[in-house]
Amino acid sequence: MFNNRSRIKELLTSDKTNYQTTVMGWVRTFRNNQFIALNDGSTNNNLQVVVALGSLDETTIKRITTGACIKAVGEIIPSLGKGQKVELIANSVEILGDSDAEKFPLQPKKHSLEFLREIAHLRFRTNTFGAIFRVRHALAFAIHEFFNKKNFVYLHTPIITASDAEGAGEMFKVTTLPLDGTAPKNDDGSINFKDDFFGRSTNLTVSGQLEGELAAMAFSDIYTFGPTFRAENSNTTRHLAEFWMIEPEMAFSDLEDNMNLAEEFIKYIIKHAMDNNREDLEFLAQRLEEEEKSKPQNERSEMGLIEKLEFVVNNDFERITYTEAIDILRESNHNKKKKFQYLINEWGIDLQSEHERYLVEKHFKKPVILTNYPKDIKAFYMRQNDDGKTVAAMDILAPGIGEIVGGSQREERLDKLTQRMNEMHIPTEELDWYLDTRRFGACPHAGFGLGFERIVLFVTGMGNIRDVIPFPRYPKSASF
RNA sequence: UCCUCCUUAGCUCAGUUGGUUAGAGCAUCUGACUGUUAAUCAGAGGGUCGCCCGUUCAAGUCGGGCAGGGGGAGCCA
Repeated sequence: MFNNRSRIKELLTSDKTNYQTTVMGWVRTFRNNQFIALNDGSTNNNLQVVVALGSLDETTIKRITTGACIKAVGEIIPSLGKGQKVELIANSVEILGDSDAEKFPLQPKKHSLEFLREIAHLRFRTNTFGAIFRVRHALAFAIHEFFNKKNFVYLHTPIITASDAEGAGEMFKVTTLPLDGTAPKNDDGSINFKDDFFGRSTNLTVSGQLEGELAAMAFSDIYTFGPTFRAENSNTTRHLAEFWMIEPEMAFSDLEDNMNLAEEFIKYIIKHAMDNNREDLEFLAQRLEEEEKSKPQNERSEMGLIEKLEFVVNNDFERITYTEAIDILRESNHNKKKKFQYLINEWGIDLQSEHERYLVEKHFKKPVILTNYPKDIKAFYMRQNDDGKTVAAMDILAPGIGEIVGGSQREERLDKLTQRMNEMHIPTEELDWYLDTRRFGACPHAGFGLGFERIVLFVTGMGNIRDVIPFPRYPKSASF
């Protein structure tokens, strides 16, 4: 057997000393021809491997460079130096993989996030990205744990979809037809997909919600957690062309049940990360604090990262209706002094991100759930309220990020749903399968979508969504 | 897609009103030192100043175009 190594995290957290062990990992720094800071990704903390002077031949010493992969066998002892509790006195060091110091781009110094994004295949080996992706893992695990405990069924909705009528965004086409202009055409010049792989036009999914609703009409409670694709030309710090989305769908639920679940869910996964990835979060908190120092005073956040997360876990989200939000915004000094770029004067307009930020960061200073939006600015499947003007929608807005959840109680009444689809020019024939849920045993139900990377952004305190997914895809960029 | 800022060594950045041979710190290499914590000390190498066109006796510096990147907006999760 090759691998009988100890994990560095276990060595560093145990009080045991004076025993032989084997470690493997990547060299972060090599100081004084004696001290190797070794990292194996199990924690951000390095194990100090001590090489006694003269104990290794000159060629091996030269090959211990930043980025090299090594195996060290030796004894764990209480450290003779300051800065770490234990260290490993190496009896032998074996180079598993060389790393040319002149070419390896990571140096024992600070790099900009922009530079690291260009070498995303190597950035896992930095403290910041090590912490981010361990936290990302913890959040993903907690999501499954949360829903499993609540007896939700994890449903895999299709990634290739035939429906393009959901209106959630621009879609990527999926085809095996030739792209050189020789693809078969209809009389009107459009592509004829009859001879395409699926015999019809297909796309990458923009949402698993409609399929999720089908399953909720059998299992009561389901959730999806998978990749989602939007071909929007969005160049922002909070949009990706490929991202992961969590979409629970619950039968026998109304808007309030929906809000309760979403709030409990967000608190649960944040708490899981705080309980299990404390060190990583503390590292990220420190990183954020240093980054904030370079900002002007008025742009700095009032709370540190850990404080902010604790605050979210321990306090109720503010719940207000769209109408109440409009009143607050209209009466705000900010609006009266015309500090908004888009001034609030009438009911019915869509809120701009400056308005959302004002509500969340200035007025309430906590996550806000906005409900009952005007029906004209929301999707066709949202349940119409009795006032005839609004729908049972809810958005959760998080400080620093904006919309993190979008959800609604679904319109379960067939006549109301088809009427709304007609008004919005959504072809009912194409979604006939969806309408069957309303024909056969319909019930009040609700659900929401949560952008996974947005919650990872929030929990890690990072500023750009491209830094919380391993290999980001966005306009003009699909490297690796 | 729109607005705005940026692009100089491997990285992070200086570079004055256009003017000789474009600098620093870190990294790398060579040597010294050896219980170091992003080790330290001495020395060396390293540049198509993003690309193209223009203005000028002269362009890293001024103007135009293109490309790439950052921030903001829209679309949204």
